[in-house]
Amino acid sequence: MQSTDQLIQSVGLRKTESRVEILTVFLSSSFALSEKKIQEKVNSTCDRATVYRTLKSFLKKGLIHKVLDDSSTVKYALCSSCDSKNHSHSHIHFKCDACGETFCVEQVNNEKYVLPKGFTKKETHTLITGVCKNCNKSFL
Amino acid sequence: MQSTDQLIQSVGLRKTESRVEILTVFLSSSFALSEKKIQEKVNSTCDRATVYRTLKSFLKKGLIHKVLDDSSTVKYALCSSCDSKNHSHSHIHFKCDACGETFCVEQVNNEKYVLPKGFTKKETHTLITGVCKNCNKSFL
DNA sequence: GTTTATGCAAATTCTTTGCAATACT
DNA sequence: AGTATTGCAAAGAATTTGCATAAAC
Repeated sequence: MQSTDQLIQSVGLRKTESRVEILTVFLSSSFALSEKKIQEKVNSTCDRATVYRTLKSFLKKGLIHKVLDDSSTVKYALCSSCDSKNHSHSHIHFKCDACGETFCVEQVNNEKYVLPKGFTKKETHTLITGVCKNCNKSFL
Repeated sequence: MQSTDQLIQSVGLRKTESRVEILTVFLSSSFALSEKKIQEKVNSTCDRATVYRTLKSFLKKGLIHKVLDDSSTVKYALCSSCDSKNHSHSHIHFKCDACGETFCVEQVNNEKYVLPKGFTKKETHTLITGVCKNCNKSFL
């Protein structure tokens, strides 16, 4: 098992307090996070700008990926299923309409979308909305 | 064929200049639009707030749907394939990394994603990124 | 004549950027 | 030492809201 420190340095980034903290937050979260949520969960205070810049570095290094959202806020999640060598370019997420959280869903079937001629595909993002397990319980 | 006026009134909205104009913009656009793009395409000037409010009304009435985006801007597109009675809750869009436009893709295969137990599904949004036909031409 | 929609201005939220100070290797 | 990263403050987008006026039915 890799420590956060090792993980950060393994992708060629300098190990700084903010990066370690933010990565820790991701590691301990089961759902996608916005900058705001990260800010709330980080122990020490770190600047908004730093969070945004850290997210960009992590993104570029493939530690995290963007999670599509139907609001105007971008969310991010750890690239847990894909390592640095084998980066998955298909992500499925589930957003709960009740609690608002977005979960990464284990990739079930690698979908084959047929695109019109001339179009070339790079990544596929899928967002399924509905009600999550936990919130469904409330309706019983 | 329905006119914009009829379409607006058929969903129970008052026919106003802004609404007619904005709906016309949607009808003549082959890709998803942000508020900014709508503003640019509308003939008469109408206020930003009005555009946002109109988008919300159209959304609620099922005339348009949200299009997921990996930026922090929300886009919208006409619900062309679904009528008011039979509203499709699965949308597939293609976003071109080169020109930045987002196209609605004809739904090919309705994917069956297997969700974990306890989760209930409502809508499925898919965004495929890549390069569109037109931009691919530039590389020849 | 009511009710609903608009415009304007202001406020919020989200995100980015320049620059000097600081931390990392 | 040299380079990358941070904090701060300010700017820039995107989106929302209150309220008086105007338009729709």
